[in-house]
Amino acid sequence: MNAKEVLLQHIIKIVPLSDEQIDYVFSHFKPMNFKKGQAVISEGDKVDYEYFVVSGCLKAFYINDEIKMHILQFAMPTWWTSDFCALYNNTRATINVDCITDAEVLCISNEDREKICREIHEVEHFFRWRTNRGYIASQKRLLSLMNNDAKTRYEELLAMYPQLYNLVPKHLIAAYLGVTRETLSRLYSAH
Amino acid sequence: MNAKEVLLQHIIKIVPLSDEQIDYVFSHFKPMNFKKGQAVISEGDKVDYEYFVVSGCLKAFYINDEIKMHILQFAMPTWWTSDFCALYNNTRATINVDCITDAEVLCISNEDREKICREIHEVEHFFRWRTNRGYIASQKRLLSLMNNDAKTRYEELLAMYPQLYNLVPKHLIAAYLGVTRETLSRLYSAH
DNA sequence: TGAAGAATGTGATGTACATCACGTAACGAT
DNA sequence: ATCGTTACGTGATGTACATCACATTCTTCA
Repeated sequence: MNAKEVLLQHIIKIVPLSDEQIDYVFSHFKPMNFKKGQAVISEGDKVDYEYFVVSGCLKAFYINDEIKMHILQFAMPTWWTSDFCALYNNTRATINVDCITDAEVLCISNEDREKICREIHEVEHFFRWRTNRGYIASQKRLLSLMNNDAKTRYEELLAMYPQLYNLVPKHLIAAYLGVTRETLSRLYSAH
Repeated sequence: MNAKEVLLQHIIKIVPLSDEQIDYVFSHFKPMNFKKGQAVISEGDKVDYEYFVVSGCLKAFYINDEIKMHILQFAMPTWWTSDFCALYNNTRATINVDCITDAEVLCISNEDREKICREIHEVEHFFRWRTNRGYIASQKRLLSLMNNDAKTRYEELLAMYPQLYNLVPKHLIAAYLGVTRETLSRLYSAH
């Protein structure tokens, strides 16, 4: 399945679009390829785009005191990522995005997203649906972080995304869970 | 300012609406009044509505093991609250919502929201904007929870919402920050 | 292919916070 | 006014996790 098919399958599952609309929407996306380890957004950058993952795996993360990293999101195929705060408020990036594996993405600028949302009601509906899902997922993660200990969160994560176990180095999983790599290592060696 | 004015000022700051549209949109909201302590949504309920706060203060919270409470959100005037997960997925509530003070709200059903979003493109845009803001706030809180200790989070919260200090009992602030009331008490007596 | 860096494991120790226990003060209903 | 309930403070102790230190294995690439 090529990039166009992946994106549009994802969209038309939510909203019906005519063939011309499909082509028109797709014409606002720009395909990009990144190598493993390559940066997509770096702290301090101007943020103009959001990214739809076609293949590969990205991470959105925050660096505290130039030392500690916390991962906001792993972005797998059909997920969207960016520094949404900087993108929507037109401020500089405080979040970094880079590639855990080689990745193929489709990017769309803030202006173009707003343009096609304005022009096609169904597209606006799609983006509302998408943000809504992200919001609900984020609230769930907040609760999990407050309610559960690290071991429970680790098991939750692997139950939800089993692919991560082999795809992503353990210290990144630790940075997502909000513990150190040492603690994570002890968690599963304890069982 | 009456309930209608509060709601519509809030909306037209984001999207322009004609006078007829304003009346039409408002006709889908139902005014409700709650007393301090009264429940709006209880765990296990069917969730049909979301709530726009006109005056007063609500909280959305989760109860763990029938013992520990964690607060997802304080809902102040012009904020929206509900169990969005249950509302959008049409499942039973896992989250509770109740009133910290007497409160005046406007509620709208899931069907009516989707209906006016379908009928009026600007309204769909408004709800996308609103959810987007919630999503960004939620991501910020996630990062703060992972990066900062309880004292820093306490200061952040009071800097952002100084009204909370006098309005909300301290044990609820603790439940929002994700610490026990004892720890919170020690945090500010230490300074 | 071999050397450097990245990822991982594991012990010793430190610390932020939870838990338990008990006290006092403020509030709300009869 | 008073009695029960809720809010709040504070000490003693326990615990999950961080930090530091060092060893081992796995990757990458010149």
